[in-house]
Amino acid sequence: MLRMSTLLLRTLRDDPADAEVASHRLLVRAGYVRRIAAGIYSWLPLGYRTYRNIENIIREEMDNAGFQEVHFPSLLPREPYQETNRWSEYGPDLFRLKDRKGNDYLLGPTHEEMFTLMVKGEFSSYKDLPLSIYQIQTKFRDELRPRSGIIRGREFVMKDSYSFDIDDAGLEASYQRHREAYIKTFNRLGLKFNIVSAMSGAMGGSKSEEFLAPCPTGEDTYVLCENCGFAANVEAMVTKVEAYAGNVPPAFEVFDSPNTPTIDSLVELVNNKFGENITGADTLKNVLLMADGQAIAILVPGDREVDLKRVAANLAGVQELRLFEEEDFAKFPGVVKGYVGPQDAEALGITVYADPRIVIGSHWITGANARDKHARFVTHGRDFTVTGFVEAAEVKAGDTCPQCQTPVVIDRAIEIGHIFQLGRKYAKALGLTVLDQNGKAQVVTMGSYGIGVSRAVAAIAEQTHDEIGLNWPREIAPAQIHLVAAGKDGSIFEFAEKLAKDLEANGLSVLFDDRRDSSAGVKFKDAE
RNA sequence: CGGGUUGUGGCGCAGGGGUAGCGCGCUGCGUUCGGGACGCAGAGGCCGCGGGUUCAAAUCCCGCCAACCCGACCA
Repeated sequence: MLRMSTLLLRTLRDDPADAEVASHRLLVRAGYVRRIAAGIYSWLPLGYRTYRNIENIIREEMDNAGFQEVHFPSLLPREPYQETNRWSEYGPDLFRLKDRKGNDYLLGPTHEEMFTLMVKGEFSSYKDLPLSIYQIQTKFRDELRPRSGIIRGREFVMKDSYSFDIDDAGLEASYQRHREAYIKTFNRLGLKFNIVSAMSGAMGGSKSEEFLAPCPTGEDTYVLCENCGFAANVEAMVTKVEAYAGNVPPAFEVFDSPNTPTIDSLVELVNNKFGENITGADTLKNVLLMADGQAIAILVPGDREVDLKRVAANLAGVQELRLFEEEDFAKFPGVVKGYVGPQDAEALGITVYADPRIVIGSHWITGANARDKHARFVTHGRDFTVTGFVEAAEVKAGDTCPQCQTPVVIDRAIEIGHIFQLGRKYAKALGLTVLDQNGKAQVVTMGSYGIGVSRAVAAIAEQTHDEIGLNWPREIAPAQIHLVAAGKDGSIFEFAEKLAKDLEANGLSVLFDDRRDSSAGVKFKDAE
C-alpha cells in the first residue's frame, strides 16, 4: 500500500517553466519525474510504478508470443561496433568514453551487434532457428536536440527484439509474429495507434512499419486517409496519377523571361506575355542534387518543393544526397542557375528523374538552359526523357489516397514502435551463419523490433490526460484505487484504514491518502 | 549547427550601481476543517561561471557555460 503520509511526492501548483508539451508538464507537476540534465530524467515513486506497469505489460506480451528475454550491458566495448562500421557511422550521436587504460567504450544506442554475437556464440544449426530474443534496456543517444520531456531523451528505455531465421519466408513469419504481438501490446496499453508503412519497398528497401500514436504534439508527420484508413509515412506515400489525356502540344518555344527568379514571377510573366491563365502547377521545377557525387536533376511541378527525405528513401542505393552548391554549379558550366530545363540534360551529363506527376505526354513551362530564357510546350517523351520516376515532391494535405482516391490529411503522431526486416547486414558483418540441411553455411537473416518503453509513458499521458490532469488507464495507473480519507473525525481514518486493507486483500493496489494535516481540498487536487 | 528566449531560495516570478524581494512550498505555535484555509513567528540565496570597470556590481562591460522553444538533424 502506498501512503500519502510517507510517499516521496511533492506536487507543484505551477507549470514548470521548461515544459511545453502536456505529458512533460503533467508528469513534472504530479511528481512523477524530475529533470537531471537535458533529455535525462529521474523517476519518482509514482512515476516509476507507472513506468513499471507499462514495462510489465510489454514483457508479458513478448513472453506470450514466445520471445525470450535476455539482458546486455549498456556499457559496451568498441570492437563489435567497429566491425559493423557503426563506430564511425553513428557519428556524434554515439556516447563514447574511455576506460583507465585508454580503451574505447560506448553507451549502447541500440544492440544489433550484441544480439547477433550472442546467437553466434551459442547456435550453429538451422535446427536452432527460428529464434526471437529481446531485452528491456536503457539506451543512450546524444541527440542534437532532446525535446518534449521524456518523449525524446538522451537516455531512454527501449524494448528491442531481434529475430533470427534461415530464409526470407522465415523472416516474414517472425516479422508477422512481432507485428501481432505489438498490436496486442499497444491495445493493452490503451494507446490509439496507426500502423504506417515506413518505406516504399518499391525500390528494394527492406520492409518496415512504424506504430504511430496520433497526438497533436507528436513530432512525426504522416499521411492518413480518413475514408479507408490508409496510413503512410510521408517517405512511403505513393502518388496516384492519371495518364496524360490532353492534346498534343505545339512545338516547344523559347521566350525571353528576364527577372523571373521565382516560380511566382515566372507565372506572372507568362500570363502577361501570352494572355494565359497558368499557375505554378503548370511550370516545371528542376532541382539539382548530388547523389553520392553524381549530378542528378529532379523534376517536380513548380507549385511543389522537393522533399529530400522522400527522394533519398526512394532512390535505390543512394547513401548521400544533398543540394547543388556553388562549386557544383562551377563543374557544370552549361547549367544556368535559375533557368534549368531537362531538354539538354544528357548533353550536360546529368541524370534526370521525375516525380510521377510529370507524366509522359504532359507539357511544361521550364528553363531553356540560357540566361533570361524559358521555354513552353516542353513535352515529356518528345522534348526530354527521364531515367526513371521517383517519389520526390512534398506531400500535401488533400493529395489523393493511393487506395481509394479520397483526399488525405496530414496528421502528427509519436512513434511508439518500429518493426523492421533487417536482413543479413549484421549477420554478414559479424559472421553469423548456421549450417543448413546440406551442411552448408548460410548467413542468418534478421528482423529488429523496437518499442519505446519510457516514451510510451509520455505517449499514454498525451493521449489520455484531460483538462484537470493525468488520467491513466487502470492497468497503468500507479495504483488501481486512490482512497482519500477526508474529515476531522478519527473514526473516518480508522474506517478508511480498514477499507484500504480490505481492498488490498482483494488484490487491488491502493494509494491511500492518510494525511491528517492536509485539508480535503489539497487531497482532492493531489488526487487529480 | 543556425535563429529566438532565459539563467535570482525547492517551484513560479519581480528587482536592474549602495540592507536581495514576492507568491507557492517548507518548520513551529494557534485557529480552521469536503475543493489547493487563516494568523503569528521562522528556516532557506556564491543572483549560471570567469574576468573587468567602480569607493561600491545581482545590476554596467567582455568572455564562457547551461537550459528551453523554432528549424536543421535523428527513427
